[in-house]
Amino acid sequence: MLSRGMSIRVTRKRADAYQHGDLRHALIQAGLKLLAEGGLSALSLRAAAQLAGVSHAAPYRHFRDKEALVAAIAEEGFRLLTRRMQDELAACAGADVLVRVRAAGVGYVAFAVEHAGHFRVIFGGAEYTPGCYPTLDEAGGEAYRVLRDLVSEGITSGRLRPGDPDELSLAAWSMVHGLGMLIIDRNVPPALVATAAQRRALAEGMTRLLEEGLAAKPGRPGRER
Amino acid sequence: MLSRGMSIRVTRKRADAYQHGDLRHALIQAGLKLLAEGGLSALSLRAAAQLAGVSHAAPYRHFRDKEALVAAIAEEGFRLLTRRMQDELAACAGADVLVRVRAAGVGYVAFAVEHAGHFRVIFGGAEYTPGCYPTLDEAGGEAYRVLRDLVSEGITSGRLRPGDPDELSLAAWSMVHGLGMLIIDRNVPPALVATAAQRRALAEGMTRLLEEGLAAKPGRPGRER
DNA sequence: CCTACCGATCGGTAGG
DNA sequence: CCTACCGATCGGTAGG
Repeated sequence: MLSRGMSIRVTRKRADAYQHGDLRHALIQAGLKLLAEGGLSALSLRAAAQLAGVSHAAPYRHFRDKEALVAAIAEEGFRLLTRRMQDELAACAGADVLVRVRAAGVGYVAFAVEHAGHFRVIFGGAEYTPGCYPTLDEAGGEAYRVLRDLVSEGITSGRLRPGDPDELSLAAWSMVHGLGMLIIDRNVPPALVATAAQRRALAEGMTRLLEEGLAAKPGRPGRER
Repeated sequence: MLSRGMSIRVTRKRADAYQHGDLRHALIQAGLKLLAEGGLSALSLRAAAQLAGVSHAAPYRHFRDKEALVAAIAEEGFRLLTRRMQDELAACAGADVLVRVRAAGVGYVAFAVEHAGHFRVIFGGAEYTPGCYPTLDEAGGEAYRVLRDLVSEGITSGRLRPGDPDELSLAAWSMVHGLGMLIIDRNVPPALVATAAQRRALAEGMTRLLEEGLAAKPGRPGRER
C-alpha cells in the first residue's frame, strides 16, 4: 500500500479526522452529532475534539470556552431554521396567508427533526453570558420574525382573527414547538413520524386544525370536512 | 447551649440533612431541586446525596442505579401530572366539554412550570432499560388518557369536530406541551408568564384559540370577539 | 496544533 | 448508613 510513489506522508491520525483548515466548523459538526444522539448532556468539548480527530486542547484555538461553541451552534441553528421556513414559504409564494402559515409550521417541525442537535441547543434553555453574543440574539430575532410577520399579515388582511400578533404567534409557535419536541424526545409513537412525508402531513394537519378550530362548527353539527 | 439537660445527642451532620427514615423520598426531592434549577444534566446521584445530607454511597440502598432514581422521579411526576389535571377538571365538573379541555390544558401548563423537574424527566427523552419499569409506563398511560378521554367525549358528543381522537389529542397536547416547554426553557419573555394567574390566562386563551380557530370566521369579516 | 498536567465530578463497588 | 477507593470524564491551563 505504501510502496508506490515517492515522498509518502502518512496521514496523521484516523481517517475521520479533519486535517484541513476548517477545524472550527468540524467541531460544530462534531458537537451536533453528540447533541442529536445524546442530548445536551452529551455535548463536551473533549468529545467533540475527539470526533474531529484533534487533541482536547485544540478547540480552544477556535472557541474561548464551551459556552462559545454552544453559542456558535445556536447561531448557525437559528440561521438554518430561518432558511428552512423560508424555503417552505418560497414553495408556496403568493398563496393564501393561511397556507403560508402552515408552510412555516411544516418547516419548523422539519427543522426540529432533521436538525435535532441545533434545535436542542437553540431552545434547550442554555444561558449565555449576557451581551456576549449579539449576533446570536439577532439570528434568534430573525427566526421569530418569520412567523410573527406572517401572523401580522394575516391579521391585517383579515384572514386571521383580530388580536395581538404576539399572542396569536405564540399559539402557533407553541403548537409546532410542542410537536417537534415530542417527536425528538420520542414521546410520539415512532411509527407515526418515521418518514418526512408523515411528519409533513402531521404538521400541516395540526396547523390547519389550529386555523379552523377544534370545535365543531355550530349550526352544522358534526358533519363537515 | 449544650450545658442544660442530660444525655445530649448532638445532631449528626447539617441541619438540612434528612436523618428520618424516608431517605428515598428525600433523594427524590433533592433530585428534583437539581433538575428544576440546572436541567437534566444537573442531576447526579452524588449531588442528590449531598443535598439530602448523606454520603454518596447511601443512595444505592434505595436505588439500584441512577436510572432507577430517574424512573422513580418520572413515575411520581406522571401521577402528579394526572392529579393536577384532574384537580382542574374537578373545579369545573359538569361543565361543557370544551371548558374541560381548556381546564386540562391549564393544569398541564401549570404542572410544567410548577414541577419543572418532574416535567423535564418525564418528557426529556430519558431512555429506560426496556420492560424494567412497568409501573412507570402505566402511570404515563394514565396521564395521557386524561386528555385523550376528554377529546373522545367531545367528539362523541358532537362538541368537537369528527376525527381520530388520537390526532386531535396530539394537536392539543402539542400546544400545551410547547407552551410549557417554551416557558421553562425561558423562551417566552419572563414578564409575560411571571405569575400563576398570567400563565393560567395564557394557557386558557391559547386552548380556546385552538378550539375556535385562528382563522377569521368567514361571512363575519374580522369583527367578532 | 501538541503533550502533560490541574482540580473537580461522575457512577459504581468493596468492605465494614 | 459510612469511608475509601476504582476508572472515566470533564473544563481549562501551561508551555512549547
